[in-house]
Amino acid sequence: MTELRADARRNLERVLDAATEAFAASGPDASIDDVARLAGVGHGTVCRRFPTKDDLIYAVIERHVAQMQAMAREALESDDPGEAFFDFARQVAELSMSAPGLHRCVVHCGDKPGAAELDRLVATIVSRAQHAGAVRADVEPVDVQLLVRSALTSAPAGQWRRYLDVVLDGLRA
Amino acid sequence: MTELRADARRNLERVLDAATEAFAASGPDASIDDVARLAGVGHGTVCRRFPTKDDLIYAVIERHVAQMQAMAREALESDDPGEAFFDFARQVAELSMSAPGLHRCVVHCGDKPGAAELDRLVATIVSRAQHAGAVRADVEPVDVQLLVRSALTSAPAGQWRRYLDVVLDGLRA
DNA sequence: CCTGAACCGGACTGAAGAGTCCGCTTACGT
DNA sequence: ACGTAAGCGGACTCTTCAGTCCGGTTCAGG
Repeated sequence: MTELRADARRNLERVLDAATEAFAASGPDASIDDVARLAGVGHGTVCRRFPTKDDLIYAVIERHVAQMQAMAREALESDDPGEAFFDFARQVAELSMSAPGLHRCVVHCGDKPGAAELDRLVATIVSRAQHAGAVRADVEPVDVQLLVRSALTSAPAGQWRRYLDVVLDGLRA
Repeated sequence: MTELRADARRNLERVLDAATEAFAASGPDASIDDVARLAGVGHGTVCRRFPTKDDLIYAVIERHVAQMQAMAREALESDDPGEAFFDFARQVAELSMSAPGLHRCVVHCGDKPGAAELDRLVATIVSRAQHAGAVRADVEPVDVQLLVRSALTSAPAGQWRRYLDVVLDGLRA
């Protein structure tokens, strides 16, 4: 069962590519039929491989989330917690906004497996920065995530860097 | 035609009340059937009076928008543009968040008649505050609106004041 | 090759929601 | 009090989309 037939694997990849394209373009609102059409396969083929639409979305953003985790781990190794936090925030933003549709998918999958781990890492980064006096103490780590995320989500195309600057400045101690 | 029959007027009011309740509870996603059920009238009655769901939503938030316009006009009369802006932001936030569902409706109706006028007023308030050196100059008035709005929208229940503080601090010059 | 298991596509189901229509009811002017 | 126009409600249509199912097809091992 772990081994897929050659044609199945081919289709699976086409579906994943198509899903990435579709979700990047339309966010989590892209329909399964859109994905199937883009992939050139039947709607049923998509649903068989990914019993739920969220499964498909999660498969698409898995790589994104993994990259963010890597960034977070790197940030935790810095010896300047303040700088590490702000750099990390900008890195993650850059990654997220390289595909805003996918960013919306990440938001949509708030509490999937990898996301929880990522949340834990981010919380540590924020706590360290707060402890070092670089980030104001009257916010929780989760607030930082939500604030940054909301700035990115609400910014008009191409303007997100300025929005991020405002929020990050507001977060400084 | 301008005069409604007594029962029609009664129903119209019940529909508006019900719609306010429903949209306040569920944001713009509340269905027309929800509203009709709450009002104790048929689905058709709602649709006849408000040919489009957006018409209904707009009727519900009209009062809200008017109140915000009043606040904006008051802010424009202050002789301290900086303080006027920050006070105005907090007032509007307080009003918006007294019914978060309605706030989401306001966002949903981005470009309805009254909203444009409100945007104009807000833009003036922000410009004045920037000119007075109270608000950073590297943002546009519309950015301020979006940033504040996004902070309010993304905050978990009851936490929005802290989120607003962060964004407003980030907006200071 | 040839066969059966894996796989495919698309027809189908079911839910949900917006907006329409028409036969019945009710208000209200005369 | 009565006739009629305004109004009512809910059944109906139309659309969209997620998820299921099965008859036909294709792969891959023997």
